[in-house]
Amino acid sequence: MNNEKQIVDALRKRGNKVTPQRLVTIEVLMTFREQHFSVEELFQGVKQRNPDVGMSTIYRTVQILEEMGFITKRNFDDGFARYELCELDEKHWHHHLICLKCGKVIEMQDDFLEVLEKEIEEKKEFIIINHELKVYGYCSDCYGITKGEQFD
Amino acid sequence: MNNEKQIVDALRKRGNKVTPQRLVTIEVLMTFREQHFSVEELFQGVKQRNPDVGMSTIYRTVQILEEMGFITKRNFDDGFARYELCELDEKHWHHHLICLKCGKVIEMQDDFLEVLEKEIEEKKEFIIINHELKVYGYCSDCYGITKGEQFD
DNA sequence: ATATGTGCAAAACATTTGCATTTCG
DNA sequence: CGAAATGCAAATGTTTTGCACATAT
Repeated sequence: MNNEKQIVDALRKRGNKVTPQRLVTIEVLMTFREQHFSVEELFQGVKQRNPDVGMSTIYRTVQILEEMGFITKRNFDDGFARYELCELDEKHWHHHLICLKCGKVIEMQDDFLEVLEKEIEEKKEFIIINHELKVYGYCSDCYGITKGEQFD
Repeated sequence: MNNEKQIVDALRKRGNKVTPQRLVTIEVLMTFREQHFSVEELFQGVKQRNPDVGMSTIYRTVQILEEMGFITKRNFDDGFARYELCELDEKHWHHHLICLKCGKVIEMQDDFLEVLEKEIEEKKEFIIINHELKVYGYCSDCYGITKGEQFD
């Protein structure tokens, strides 16, 4: 997991400026550790600490941070883009179990896909940089509730 | 793979009406067999055969067809929702290799994930209905082009 | 000094909705 | 007939952009 200083240094190295607005944005970002946050949510957090920051500044900063690889865009079909902090030191990513009933997103660490990756690289002549697995179904809470029902 | 008649019958059974607009929409849909189409693209195809159909009608029909399970929404981060025809008779879905350079989407059939699914159902107490795997990297064309370069 | 970033309001964009009218069953 | 569907235009909601001004390096 990256810390604030790493991001700030990387910004400077890239020729980007480190403004107060960006500092606060990064600060708030760090408090989102395990969460999937939307730009709106980030904006609200930033506004609490500095009410004069504009929405578009947040959008622009998020775009840069994504280009730099510090955050990754995710899509959970809830109307807006969500992001999460990347863990650059880990080779493999976690995956998501998404409940079709309540929408809960459960994270899951896994390295099973390494075998599959090798196969793909050989068979398909494709160089793999990253992968993303979403598993849709029913979480234990919702399974309990719907026990006995038909799932469609 | 479903045919037009199956869809039409299912619509009637559900209490939906089979209008000329919907018939054309389904017709065009069938020509999209292997493609990932956007609502806009579907709309253009429909308009060619019946210029008086409105965009919102297409949106509404797509929504119904998705609820019915004939098409599935996909997100390739290109600005709009994409859909593809479901193959209801196949238990497992195909996955997507997405080229980070040219954006090409390569399909891949696979059943490796069955082992992983079992593990998830046990460990996480999660009932799996479906899963979706996206693999990001560089396709053979783009790998050729960028050979020797740094991938960032 | 100058490239870069900012805030604001306006634009762009896909998607949804309200409503009067039409059509399928 | 009556429920459902249609087309249009307007509304929605997120994200982007143009621009004049401000600021980091």
